[in-house]
Formats: sequence, structure tokens, C-alpha cells
Amino acid sequence: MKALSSKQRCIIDFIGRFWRDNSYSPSIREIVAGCGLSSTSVADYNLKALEQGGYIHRHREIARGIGLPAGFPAPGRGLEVPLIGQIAAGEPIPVPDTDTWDSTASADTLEVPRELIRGREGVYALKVRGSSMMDALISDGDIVLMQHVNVVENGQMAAVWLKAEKEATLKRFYAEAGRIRLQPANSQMKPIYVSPDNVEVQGRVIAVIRQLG
Amino acid sequence: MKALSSKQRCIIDFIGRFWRDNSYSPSIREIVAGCGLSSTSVADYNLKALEQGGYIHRHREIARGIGLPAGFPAPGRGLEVPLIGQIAAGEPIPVPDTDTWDSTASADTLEVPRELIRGREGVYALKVRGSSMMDALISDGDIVLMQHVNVVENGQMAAVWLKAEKEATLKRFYAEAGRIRLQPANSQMKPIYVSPDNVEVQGRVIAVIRQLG
DNA sequence: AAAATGATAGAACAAATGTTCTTTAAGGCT
DNA sequence: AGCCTTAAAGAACATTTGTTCTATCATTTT
Repeated sequence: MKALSSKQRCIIDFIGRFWRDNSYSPSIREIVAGCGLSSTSVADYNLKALEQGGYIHRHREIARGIGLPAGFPAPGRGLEVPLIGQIAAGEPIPVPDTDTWDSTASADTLEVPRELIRGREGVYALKVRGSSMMDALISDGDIVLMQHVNVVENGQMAAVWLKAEKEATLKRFYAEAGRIRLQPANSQMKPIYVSPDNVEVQGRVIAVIRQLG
Repeated sequence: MKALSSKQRCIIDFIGRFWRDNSYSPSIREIVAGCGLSSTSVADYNLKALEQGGYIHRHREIARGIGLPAGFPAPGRGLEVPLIGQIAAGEPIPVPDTDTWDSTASADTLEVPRELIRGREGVYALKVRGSSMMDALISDGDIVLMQHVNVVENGQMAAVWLKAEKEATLKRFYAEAGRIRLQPANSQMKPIYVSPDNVEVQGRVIAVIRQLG
């Protein structure tokens, strides 16, 4: 299997983008336009190569019958969010830049139901490592779906970075007079009080997914 | 908005089925064949009505450009599982019949990532009511993804029905000599020992989804 | 250099497919 | 009955769109 030419790379990307936007495959001529090709035969030529390589599935004689292998993002269904790393107490979270948001740049992605995201921007996923979050009903191996925000409402579960302690943790966030209360979800554990200068909100938890067995 | 005629019902179902099988929309003439219509104009006539009712989206002049609203099952992406009810201690779980498995018959469905199901059969979802499962890191409002099985391996989280107590609960399941140990996930709670005759496994938990904020 | 292979162009063809027009039938309503 | 709306038939039409054929140019191989 040979390496993809830049044209072929473009074609695959275009098909993926087109699928994302329209829920159906582009026609040959739309590929020609989208990738700046000069002729439908050039598109056909490269599509044949791509099909042989298993990058796409073509349905002969069927209009807009180009399919992408499973695992490709589809509109209206699940959404792909980047799984950007793990969170464990004592380690910083590598939050990606919100401006240059590009899920394809991330090594690993996770498909999640659209209902969980509900149109929110800047959503990413973290894998929880260690059982240090057990007090928040989150255990080792869970996936937490995060939204990258700098400010959260009172009572929301958030990933906060404690500058002095150099520690990231998941806690419920309460802004009180002159201080911040970080409340574990477990009533048996006492809240932590910190100065507003000391905390940096990295994102808020919008969902938890735990896979068993 | 008027009720759907049987033709229109058939058309929508056919489109959905076709989408499931082929990853692309059927052509008008395929709809004609699939629903036993007599002419393309009949299909067009009903498709216009369906579009007006918001049941489908049509892209004019685009071959196979019929789209279905979000939430419809798509191949290779998420899977729809029936959300068949709630589970709370003391109430029975209405486990559906495995033979007549029909997710469309269920009132509510949930789309879950394919990775969570991994090809398993008989998967359904339950909404957890009450905080009685807190000891298993599952709280009120969580969605538990269940697989309908009659026997589980030791240590797996399962929904068990205690015949004598007439009570359903989520616990870790351990078959020991002459008895069954039902172990809460929380070390502060003591296990329950019951007779094998008294327990009926309703399914095992394969994932937990918690939605916040 | 000659031949072979890979890639590109342009055009034309044929099939697939959405659209529309006319006609007919069936009820409902005045 | 007469008139209207809804529904259906059938055909024809116009685009869209996949496919193919031939010629050209570049690159590699012999």
C-alpha cells in the first residue's frame, strides 16, 4: 500500500468535511471543485486508487455513493471529541488552545452522543487516573467530558488548578465572600477553602462515562 | 401537523432502514420500489408532505439528498439503545423480552458510542432514580447501560432481583459456596448474603453515563 | 533514446435521478 | 350535482452524475 499523494489526502479530507456538513457524500464534480482538480477523470483516477487502498468504499452507479470507513465523524449523530490526556491529582492538565481547536490534531478521539454535548464548544475528554476522585463518584478509568471554560457557576463540578499546590483536581466549585470553596461530592469529606488568586479553572465537567466489564 | 398516512410511515421507515444498511439515502425510485408505490410522483407527493412536517430534510437537485432529523441511527457511528425505564431500590425492572427485540417499539431511545457496546446484544439503558446506589459510584439521574444476561461472572456489577424481598438493586455479584454475595462498591458498606434461589440476574452493567450541568 | 508507467486533460456518453406536467380518481362540502 | 381538496398514475423532461475513451505530458525504467 503506497503513501497517499497530496491530491488523495485532499480528496479524503474533503469527503470527510463534506460528509460532516451535508450528511451525504459529494459528487465527483464537487470533489473536483473542492480539491481544485482539473477534470472528473482525475478525480476518478485517484478515487480508484483510494478505493483499492481501502480508504473509501465506492458504490458503483450510485450517485453520491462514496462511503468512508467506520469511525468517521457523522453529522447529527455522535460527535468526535479529542481525548487529550489523563487527569490525576498532582499533575497539570494539558488543556488545548481554544482558538486553534482542531480535533483532528489530537492523537485520540472519542465519539460521544450528541445529547451530552448539546452544542457546546470546546469540549474535550480526559481519562481519570487513580482513585483520588472517588469522592466525586468518579473512579479510575472513567472518562470525564470537559468543557473548556474559565469561569463556572456555583455548585458545578470543575477541574481546578491550584497554583500554590501545583495540583489539579475535580471538585464542586463555590465562590464565597473572599474565598473559594472546593467541595467534594462526598459528604464525609470536608471542603477545601482557597484564595481566588490561587485557583485557575481549567474546565467544567459536563458528563462522566464509565465503562465496565 | 397532520397524522402520517401509512404510505408516509412506510417511506420514513424505509429511508431509515436504507440509511442503516447503506450509509446513504435511497433514490426516489428506490423508495417507490421499497414501499410498493406506483410512481415517482406519488413518492414525490408524500415526500413533500413529509418535508413540510419536518420529518425529513430534502436537498433539492441533489441525488440521494434526503436526510433524516438528528437522533436517527446511523451505521458505523453511535447505536440506539432503548431507554426502558428507571431503576430504584424496591421496584422491579421491566426487562424487555430478548427475542422480540425492537428498539423502535420502545418509547425512548438513547444514542451511545459504539465503543461502549462493542457488538454486544440485548443492550438497554436504565435511568437511576434515588441515591440508593451511591455506594456503587452511581448517583441519581445517571444512565446505566445494561446487557440482558442471566448469568454474570464474579465481581461484575449486575442488576439483581431479590425474589423474597421483591427488590431490585445494583451490586457486585459473587457466587460463593452455597450462597451469593452481593457486594456494594463502597468498602464502608457490608455485603449482603443471599441464597442462589432467591436471586435472579436481570442484566449486567456495562457502562455508566452521567450528565452534569 | 526508446519504452513503459503514472498522472492529467478534455470531452462525450449513458445511466441515474430529481422534477414537473397532465390526467384521473376519490371523498368531502355547499 | 357541482366544486373543491387530496391522492394517485403515468409519462416526459431536464439535471445531475458516474463512467469511459482518447490524447497529452511527465517521470521512470530499460
